[in-house]
Amino acid sequence: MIGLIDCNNFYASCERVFNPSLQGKPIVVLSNNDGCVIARSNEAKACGVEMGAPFFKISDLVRQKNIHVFSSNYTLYGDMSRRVMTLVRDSVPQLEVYSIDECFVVLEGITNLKQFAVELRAKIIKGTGIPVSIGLAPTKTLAKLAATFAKKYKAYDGVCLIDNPEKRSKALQVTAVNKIWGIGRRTFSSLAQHGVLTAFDFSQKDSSWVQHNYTVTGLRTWKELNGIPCIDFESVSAKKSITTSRSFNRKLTSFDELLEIVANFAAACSRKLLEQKSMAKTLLVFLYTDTRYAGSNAQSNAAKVTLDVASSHPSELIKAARLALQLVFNQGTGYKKAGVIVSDITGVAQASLFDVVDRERQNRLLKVAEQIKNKNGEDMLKIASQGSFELGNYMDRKFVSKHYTTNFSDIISVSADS
DNA sequence: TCTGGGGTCCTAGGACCC
DNA sequence: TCTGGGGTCCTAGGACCC
Repeated sequence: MIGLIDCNNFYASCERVFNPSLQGKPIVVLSNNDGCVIARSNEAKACGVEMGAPFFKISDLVRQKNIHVFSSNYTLYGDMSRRVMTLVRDSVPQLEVYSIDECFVVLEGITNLKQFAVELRAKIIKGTGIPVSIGLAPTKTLAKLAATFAKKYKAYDGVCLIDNPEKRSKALQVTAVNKIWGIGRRTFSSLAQHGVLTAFDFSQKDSSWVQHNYTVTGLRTWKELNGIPCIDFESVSAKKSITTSRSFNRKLTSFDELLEIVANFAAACSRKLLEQKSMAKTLLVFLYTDTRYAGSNAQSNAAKVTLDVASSHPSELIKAARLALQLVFNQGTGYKKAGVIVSDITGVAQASLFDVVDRERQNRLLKVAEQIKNKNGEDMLKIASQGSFELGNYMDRKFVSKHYTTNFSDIISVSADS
């Protein structure tokens, strides 16, 4: 059997852990730049706050209903996530971290699954303060579905099992097909035209019809819904591409300013590469003039640079980023968003005949630089082109909470009379 | 005037996810 | 005025080859 452990309203719950007076109150967490809503407590959902709603559009509602607003604090959420995952890892033989607030687990040889899950759930709440929902089923897709039931219906007490064909049919019959993991908007509207409305309808279709119309991806979901596991369990897998990007609170027109930003994004990519012990051969810099319809309508521009030798070294990635920026940057254009993407990632670098970099020396330098950190574990040594960059200068984060778990000066204090 | 058949590799973009 | 950031996988179609 497979289990899915899903943290309830994760970001909102993280804020609540360190501010218990928010218990039972509506909370929303905003995206970077305080742009739109990316997490809501149940109370905020009940107030009618939609997921993804632009903040300025709900400001009246926030005032009327006295909703507590937070800017996102990824340092805090990332650390809380790590704590939850560690607790789960200690209890199960195999775990796959699927996202910041979810993980899949393999449960073999456990006699009372329900009991096991109930205890795990209690352990997570006790250890972190984060409430979770647990779904148990023979496939990942069904486990996801089970977890939504566990979350939605109080009677389940946070744990739902789909462990026989009768429960499976019942669950699929009461679920709209677009609520299924892997069925998005496009596939849903196409399915609806064929009269397929519930997950059950979909599961009863002929497999060849599914494959013909919705390719191997659709077929995989179909099999999973019918209890045939076909989405592999991945332990820790190295990322195949790594992105660092941000939207700004204003339009930037200066090349030098963008260079400093892009250099810092490249340095962040370097850090992420080093963390997973890999190197990238391709680096791409993109600039958007607008973020509202990012991708399609935005007037976007990107340039790709291929390194002679795959690298994770900040100075080389920054050099490549500068080159790429020179290619995309347009004098007189105002940019609202920028990003660096590294890809073509490998574990080992293929040496080049024409390599002119002294890699031995470079690695020694990197090792020394890694050791020089401040008390919060941030790097103190930087490459000159990173300047005195502060992301905060380009972003709005009016409602940000403290770094309770990762910064000594933010540690919560408890007094006897409170 | 007439212009094959079969294959590989790469990339951009779509669709989906949290 | 103000709409996030970071991923994965798949497919179609172009470039190229013999």
